[in-house]
Amino acid sequence: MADINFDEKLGDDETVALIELMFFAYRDFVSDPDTLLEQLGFGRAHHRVVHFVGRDPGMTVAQLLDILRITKQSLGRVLKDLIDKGYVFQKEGETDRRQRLLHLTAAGEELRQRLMAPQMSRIRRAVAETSGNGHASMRDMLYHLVSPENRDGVKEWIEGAGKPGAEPGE
Amino acid sequence: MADINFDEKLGDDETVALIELMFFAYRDFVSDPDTLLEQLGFGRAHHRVVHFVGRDPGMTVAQLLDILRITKQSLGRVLKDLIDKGYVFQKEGETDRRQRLLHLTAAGEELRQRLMAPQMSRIRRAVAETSGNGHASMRDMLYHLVSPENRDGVKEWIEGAGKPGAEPGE
DNA sequence: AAATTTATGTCAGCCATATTGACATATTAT
DNA sequence: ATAATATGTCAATATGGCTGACATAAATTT
Repeated sequence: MADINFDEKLGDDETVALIELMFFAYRDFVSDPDTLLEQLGFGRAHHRVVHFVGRDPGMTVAQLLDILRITKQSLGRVLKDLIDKGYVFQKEGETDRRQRLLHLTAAGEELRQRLMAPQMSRIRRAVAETSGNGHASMRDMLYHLVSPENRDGVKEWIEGAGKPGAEPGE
Repeated sequence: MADINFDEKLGDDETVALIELMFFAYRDFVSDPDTLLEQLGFGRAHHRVVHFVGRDPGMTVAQLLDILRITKQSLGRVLKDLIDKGYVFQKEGETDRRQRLLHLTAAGEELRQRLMAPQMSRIRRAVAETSGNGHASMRDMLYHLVSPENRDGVKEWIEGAGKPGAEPGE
């Protein structure tokens, strides 16, 4: 057989379509938790903190900053809100007492689940509605959209959150 | 054969992994054009306007608002910047003279291409690095992540930008 | 022990981008 | 004529980024 479609470059139109689908999909994807957040007086930044802290309890502030790629001043405000309202608490590191290890309270974990639920439904629905090996290639593709220098960190995080040393990015 | 994996729900861990990959992939995906935008004193909002206007020249302000899902006040500022700096111009509608149909200048089209180039490379690289029918299932999956009520609009846009009547959303 | 680096927090100010509400204008449709 | 539509604009406000500077406590290095 001839090498049709082997190593062939994706056409311009198809590539542009994927760029735009990333925009539309993400636009709707992040819209899910917004109603709930608004009721609580929180924004998307709060959501991210609650999510990632809940996924890897005991993470350090520095690890969270590396995931979110924001400055500590920006994080500081959001973190303060969440601590004041009783969703997050900090615990002095055992081996390194400079660290303020981050944890969710029970209310924080509940909030995390409530925020995550509609996104999980959306993902499951998309996988169910996509013919073929939707799940596996989705995972592969998204992973390869991550910048090469960040992939090791992302992989570790995805596979190993909850274990020590997990943090995406270099 | 037994119905293994048929209609089986995606596991929690895999679903959460996909949620997080959406975050990481999008984080890096949108980081591409930022350097260039910064040099020009523009932000991501300017990027979106340049992109969508370039894809469907002659679109109305209302159509653009529907795509971006922002208020006209927010759009107004960004649009004014782009018009003042010579990247976008408006043309009175022929059939409806209330409309200010949006177009890119030559400089605007060049900027659009420069902003798009790194994202196209990233998509192509991801497709090439993903085994299997990466492109098709990526497209399917992203499409199905879009909210059902927005899919018709998105589909029309993706397939028909440049033709009249294309606008994603309800 | 002293000096340096690290982890974190905080103050002050700035910028981009979103919001709502109100109002104005020109044009089209009823 | 009146009403509805497409667009623009003014003012005020909020979120969530940013930089720079400085402070503290703890760990590490010299």
